[in-house]
Amino acid sequence: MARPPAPPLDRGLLPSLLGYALRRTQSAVFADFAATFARAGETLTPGEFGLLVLVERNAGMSQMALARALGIDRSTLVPILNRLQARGFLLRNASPTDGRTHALALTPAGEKALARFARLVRAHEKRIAGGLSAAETRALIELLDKVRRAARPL
Amino acid sequence: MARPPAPPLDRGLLPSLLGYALRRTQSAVFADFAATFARAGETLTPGEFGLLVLVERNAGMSQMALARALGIDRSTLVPILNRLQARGFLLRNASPTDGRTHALALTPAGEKALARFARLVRAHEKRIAGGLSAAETRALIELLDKVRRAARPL
DNA sequence: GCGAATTTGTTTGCTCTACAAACAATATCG
DNA sequence: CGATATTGTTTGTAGAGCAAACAAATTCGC
Repeated sequence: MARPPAPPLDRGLLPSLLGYALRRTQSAVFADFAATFARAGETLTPGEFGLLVLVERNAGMSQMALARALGIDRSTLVPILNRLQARGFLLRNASPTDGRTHALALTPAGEKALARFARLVRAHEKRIAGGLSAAETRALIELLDKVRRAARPL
Repeated sequence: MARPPAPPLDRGLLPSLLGYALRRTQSAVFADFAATFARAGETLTPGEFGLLVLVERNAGMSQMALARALGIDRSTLVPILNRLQARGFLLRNASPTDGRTHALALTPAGEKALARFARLVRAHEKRIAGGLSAAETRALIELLDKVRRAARPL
């Protein structure tokens, strides 16, 4: 034999841990997301998709509000916005009411791209939730939200 | 009012997306994991914990086998092992049968630390799964595994 | 058995996420 | 108006992750 047939791996207590299942599933889902977009010749991360949706649905919001909505630091947001702006998807408009903030908005190209992206995301979602009924999927999302609310920092 | 009472955020289709719920939950669970360890004066990531468990339960395994088990590239593993080795938790022993590979093993200090870590992980798990019954938790893990198997890269 | 192909661990280079601290510009509070 | 807050940015640090190249060791093919 070329390789000894791979000794069965002992994962100890890991398979009983919710956090472990979450981490592995998240990793696989991320890979599927990336593969879905790559096959369509597009480039986008799940985080960027979420950001674009938030800006589209809440046009004029500030970077601070967006950072809070995304749960990341405002300094982390800067290079991400730079990239999306460089791709022509969004603009940092001057706010008419507050000279410190930027009023974020999608460009027409950004809107068009987002529509394309949303179609890919739906296909991706359909695949990863493939084995589950619609009711099961909703139940899973509900359980995940319950876990998220229970896991508060502190 | 100091701040206009925070306009209700429109998340569009995001709340119906499994991937979105997964990402947010994973992020909150990670934060809870870090906070649990920080409060106990320990420093460890979920990935490092998983690595230590795998090495403990499969003493002598190679870096390639470990990287495959973790689903990461072997070059990604190197700095992680370096750090854990520098902390005195594990050793890269010479393999008696294959001069290319390292036989990974925990040190006695590593075993002791892992026992401590496992207690913290159980407390963390208890909190994040707090709102769920034992049966619900098992069901959730099962659903997550189903999603993970459905999300294959390509 | 010996040369060719493969495997393993490492290094280097690159990208991305993420936070903290400091800073200038602007708003707001007293 | 002066002191304090907030916002966006820059810089520094740390970590995860992949790809490509490389030396050492093993295995394959003949």
